Amino acid sequence: MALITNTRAAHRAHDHERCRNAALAQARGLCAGRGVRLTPSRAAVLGLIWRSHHPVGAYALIDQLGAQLGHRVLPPTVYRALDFLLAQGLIHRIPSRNAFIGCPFPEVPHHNLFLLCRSCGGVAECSADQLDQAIAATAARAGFAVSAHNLEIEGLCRQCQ
Amino acid sequence: MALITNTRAAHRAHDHERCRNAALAQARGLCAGRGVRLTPSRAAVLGLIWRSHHPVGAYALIDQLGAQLGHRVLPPTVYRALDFLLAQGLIHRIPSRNAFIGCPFPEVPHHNLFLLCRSCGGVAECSADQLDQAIAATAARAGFAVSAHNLEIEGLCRQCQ
DNA sequence: CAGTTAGTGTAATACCGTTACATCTGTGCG
DNA sequence: CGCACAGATGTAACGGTATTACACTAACTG
Repeated sequence: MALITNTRAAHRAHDHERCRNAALAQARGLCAGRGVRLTPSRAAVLGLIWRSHHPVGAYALIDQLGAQLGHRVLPPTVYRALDFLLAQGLIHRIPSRNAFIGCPFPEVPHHNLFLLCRSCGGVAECSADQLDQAIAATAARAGFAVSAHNLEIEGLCRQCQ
Repeated sequence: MALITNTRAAHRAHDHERCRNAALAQARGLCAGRGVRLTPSRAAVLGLIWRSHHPVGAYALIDQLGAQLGHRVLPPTVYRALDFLLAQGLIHRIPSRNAFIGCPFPEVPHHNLFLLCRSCGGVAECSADQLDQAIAATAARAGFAVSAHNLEIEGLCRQCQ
């Protein structure tokens, strides 16, 4: 693989219901295959995260889940679902935003590389061999053994330029 | 420039007072040159951040500054100093840690690239042309105009391997 | 020396995330 | 069937991070 990205979907008008349904279906299959349970709460949180390609804060999810369920939801409910989804690679956390976003390719193990548009707020994810190699090479020159990395690129997407 | 890094200082035993004094002297010169004021509060916060090569949380700075001044310090005091130091490029914020660290080469405009050792907690900063180019190239392929980026690499430094 | 701007002090509040403990649900097994 | 167990959820309380708003002071400018 050279470059995988969902940048077209993330930053352009598109039939997002298809994105969302595809992501949920993929999550169900992936959890079934792994023998882990995508419970109703977890699926609900994943569905809320996939309402857009914008990162969502935990407390926004708390409010939205509460509205959806018709009763008050407390932080651990959502944080537990988030922990599960993170562990399964179904979502990512974006540290600079304290927010979460759906992973468009959860089947493939990968490092994190995000393109954050400062105009429309959309976030696309990429995976690029070339870049992973450059990171590994730079770290190696400093004698550093890499276990994970997170790269956030901020700027303007094609549509917002 | 190919690769600039303070990884040796950050991850090894060294005479850190020299690091610290050099950083403070450089900051004074830089502010004087730019016609901005490195006030006592700002210098105090910078000095506290440069006590080590470990990232420091804002509330730790609040406590330390309070102890140093002998009276209670409230969050905005420290956050304002941090904002100034960030704007001048004298420190960086490490999003994944909600913490701040001194910049070893504030004179040179650069993107952010950190090597975070998960054993000793030390953080080194790097600047690598090769990597910046790889990032620019990857973003360009997605039609994305980069204005800034932040890369956090987690793993083990040479000493902790 | 008056007007203006930059910097600081303080209180209150909002936002993000965790701990601790009780309860429930489903599953496997004697 | 009924028990034991592990996983999942409900709830209250709390801790860490960051911002807003407003009053006040110090330092430049004319």
